Amino acid sequence: MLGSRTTLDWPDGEERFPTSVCMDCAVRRDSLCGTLAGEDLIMLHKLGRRRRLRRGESIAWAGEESRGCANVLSGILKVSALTADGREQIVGLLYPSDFVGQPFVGSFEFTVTALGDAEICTFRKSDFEGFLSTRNGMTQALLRRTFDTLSDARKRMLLLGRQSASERIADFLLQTFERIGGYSASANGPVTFDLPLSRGAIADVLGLTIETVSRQMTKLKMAGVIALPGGRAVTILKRDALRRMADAA
Amino acid sequence: MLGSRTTLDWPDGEERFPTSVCMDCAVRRDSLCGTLAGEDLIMLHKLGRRRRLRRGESIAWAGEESRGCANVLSGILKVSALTADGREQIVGLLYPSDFVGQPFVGSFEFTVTALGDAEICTFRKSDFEGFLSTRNGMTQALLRRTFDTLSDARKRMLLLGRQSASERIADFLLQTFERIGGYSASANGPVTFDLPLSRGAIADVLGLTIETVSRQMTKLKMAGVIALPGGRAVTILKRDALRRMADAA
DNA sequence: CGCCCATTTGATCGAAGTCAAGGAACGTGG
DNA sequence: CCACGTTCCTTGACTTCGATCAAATGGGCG
Repeated sequence: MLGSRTTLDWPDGEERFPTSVCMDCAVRRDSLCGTLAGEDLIMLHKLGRRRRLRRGESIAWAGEESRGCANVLSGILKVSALTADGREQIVGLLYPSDFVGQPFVGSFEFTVTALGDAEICTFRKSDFEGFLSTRNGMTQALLRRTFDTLSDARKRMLLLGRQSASERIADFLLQTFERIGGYSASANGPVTFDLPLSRGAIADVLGLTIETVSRQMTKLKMAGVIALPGGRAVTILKRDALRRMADAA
Repeated sequence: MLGSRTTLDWPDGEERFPTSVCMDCAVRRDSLCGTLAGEDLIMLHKLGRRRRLRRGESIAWAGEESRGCANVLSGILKVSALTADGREQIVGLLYPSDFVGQPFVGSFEFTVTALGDAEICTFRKSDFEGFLSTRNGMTQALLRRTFDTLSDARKRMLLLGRQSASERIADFLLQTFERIGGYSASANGPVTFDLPLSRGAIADVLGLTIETVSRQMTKLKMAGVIALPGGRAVTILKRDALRRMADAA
């Protein structure tokens, strides 16, 4: 949904062995740092610190005045906004290799929380800004990512403002499959994968309630469009039907 | 709502007189070009072309593969997304000095349309990319703007996903006032201004119908929170009441 | 003046929310 | 290994907010 594609595999060849720099990083290929090499990579590496997050833990600097930014190494995080009385809307999901934070901007008015255990590579905002300032290529890469994130947010605004519950669910299932499920052999064959989000989190992404999400999933199951083998697993049986439901009526 | 503040006044002093470059541009101070001076400004000026848009006219390059980008000089534009069956959601509003377009990104999946007559300063995307590539400061400035736009979109996702019709209207009135009305002498005194959007456009911004927008406005009028002097004019009588309604219940 | 448009108002309907209860899955400790 | 508690998910009954359908009102302009 946000930014570029996910890869959890290790890079091949000699990069596989841990070294003092980022050569053993699982997301090096796809993360923002992927634009760097040699000396630059070593310099950025010195500015970064790995950090583990437990399920439910929020990144401390989000919302505060002193802040940082980070790359997601593993796990999935949510970016969420809250109303004064506690209603929540998830405004973005962060997968491995995604970037979090807003260099050069004073405030960040959202909360970033790990949906499961996760690992991130954090930087002090000022350090990161200094680094970007002499690397136009990396600034450009971040700009490109940010435009992608913006387009994603805008598409979801259409979803939230104008689409029905069943359209939202269909869209979510397809999007999630494309993001984590990769591409199956046959373009329309059945595919099974685990949803990385609880029903509650799905509801918070789609602007619905848990009950509505559950009912819509049951409806899709009854219609033979999906199967629910148990746990968070989903099997998409009729991908084209789902696609038709996702846009239109 | 999007990006930086609006200024329609002319710059002071010698800049007031039209010259061959951008010295007479109404939005030079606040637009992205504001980061430029001297030689750079002249170079960018050579790449740009002014263009008038009539009310309802869409920017031709939006949605197409070959594209451009632009600064808004006057008027207000909408950025909108459509479902297959024609439902519309306005995902952004562009005021004078705002920037449109996504350099370094392949596709732009939204439509940009003038809400009234408008003027923009357009660039070929490739030209603009080339120009940015050697100006890290301007790339940074664009990045900053894009983060602001993203935060705005995310706040509106909370609005669309989790807030009631009355909260949406209250929020919209305050936001619009802050954007176009400027700040009044007394922080809480009554203020009058013209809404730059029709009821229909407001509905498309807020994910509601025309009728609901109208009814909510009437309700606010009856409650003595606002007055509707006629046309598109609104008077905010109890700004704090409106603020309270905008967030919470 | 009369037409065209935007807006308001009214009556009704339906999709999703709310409230409430029951069931399945999972981890922990006895 | 099982009993227990917790958390998540499903299902049911009812309510409500906003959408829809329809009509009336008002304002600007040729």
